[in-house]
Amino acid sequence: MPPRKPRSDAARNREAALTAAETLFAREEDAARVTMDAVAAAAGVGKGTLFRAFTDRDGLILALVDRRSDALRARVEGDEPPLGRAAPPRERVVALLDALVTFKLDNRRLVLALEQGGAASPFRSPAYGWWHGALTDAWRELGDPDDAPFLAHLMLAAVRADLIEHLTTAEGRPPAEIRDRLTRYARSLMP
Amino acid sequence: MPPRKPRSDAARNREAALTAAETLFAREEDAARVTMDAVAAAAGVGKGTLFRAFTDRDGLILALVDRRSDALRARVEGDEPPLGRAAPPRERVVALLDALVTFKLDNRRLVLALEQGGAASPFRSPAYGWWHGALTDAWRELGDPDDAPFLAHLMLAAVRADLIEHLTTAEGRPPAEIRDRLTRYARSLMP
DNA sequence: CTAGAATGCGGACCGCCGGTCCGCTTCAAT
DNA sequence: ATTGAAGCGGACCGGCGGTCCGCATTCTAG
Repeated sequence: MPPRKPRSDAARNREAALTAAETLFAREEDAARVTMDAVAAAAGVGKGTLFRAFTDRDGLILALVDRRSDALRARVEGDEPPLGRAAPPRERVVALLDALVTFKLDNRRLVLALEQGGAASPFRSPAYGWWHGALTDAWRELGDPDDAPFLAHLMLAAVRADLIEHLTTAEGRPPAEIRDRLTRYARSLMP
Repeated sequence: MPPRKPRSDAARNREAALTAAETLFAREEDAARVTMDAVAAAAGVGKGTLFRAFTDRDGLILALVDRRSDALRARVEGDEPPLGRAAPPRERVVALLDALVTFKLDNRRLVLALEQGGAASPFRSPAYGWWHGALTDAWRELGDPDDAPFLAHLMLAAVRADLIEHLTTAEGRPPAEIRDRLTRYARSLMP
């Protein structure tokens, strides 16, 4: 009983919804104001269809973010330096953090919508666990292995979407500065 | 035109609401499930009264947190070491971070409710600005003054309520361990 | 003490939103 | 062409934050 392939209209509608949602989230400053009704309308699709395809609001947002981060995830899971497992750990930690913050800078609105999404805390999400794992691995080769998971949490806390948003928008810091300071921050934590 | 003093019944109701809300937030795991109707009912007060006294949901939660943090704020604004301005900066940074995390550990549910509160990002709140200022001052005496505000943001990110909640509840780390690791973290960032 | 005005009270009510339901349509395997 | 399953869509539901306004309570001036 492998899941049978989706019907053609279902696939088409799913795509339409994703595209519409992408535009709406990009346009609207406050993610909470992008309603499911609005997405359905913009996609030219019924509301029921939307929920059938993505289960709930969080599911939709997650699908959007997933699509954007596929390429990045592949690079981290591969071997190639500087992000892959073959990279020397000092460089890898810095590269991971930089890739993460760059991704969030490029997808501010979307990630923001995800992180302040509904009930489930971001920490239980597969994405968080996955990043946490990658960072922990890298840190473990650098210092006290007991400390690695904790440090990984701290790195992820440093690039929380709403913090990044605040630094760029409210404080007007240019992305380059943020990336630079974070890099030096990571280095200063290394033994 | 100084604001005239509040009527006696108003004061009484305000107090009743705060007490009721405190209990409800303490009891309920998920802050979002504490409704304004529930608070009003538990306080034996009309809904309109609640909103008159606190403006909106965020206002109520903020009032709760404020009341709890008064004592702490006084210690930070005073001169006495280790939290006051007279303390040597190395110790002050550590003390501030430790006081903050201790406060959040002691008031998990409440602070959690506050930080994931409505629209306004936590960063614009007076409380965040105030802590950020105190930490920035301390850091400025330690290293590159240009870097101090950024470091202050990082410290605050490290003690975000939902992260603390995750570390204690999901990962089961004892408070003492968290405080200890954070202290060493702060020290390792100092020049 | 009284009387009038100011302030506050409370719960019915509103608008909005996420999510469900179900009769009807479309697809695709035969 | 047939047919049953998969999908569609929009009316509908429940619950929430927030408002409104006729009535009650408190304060103050005389």
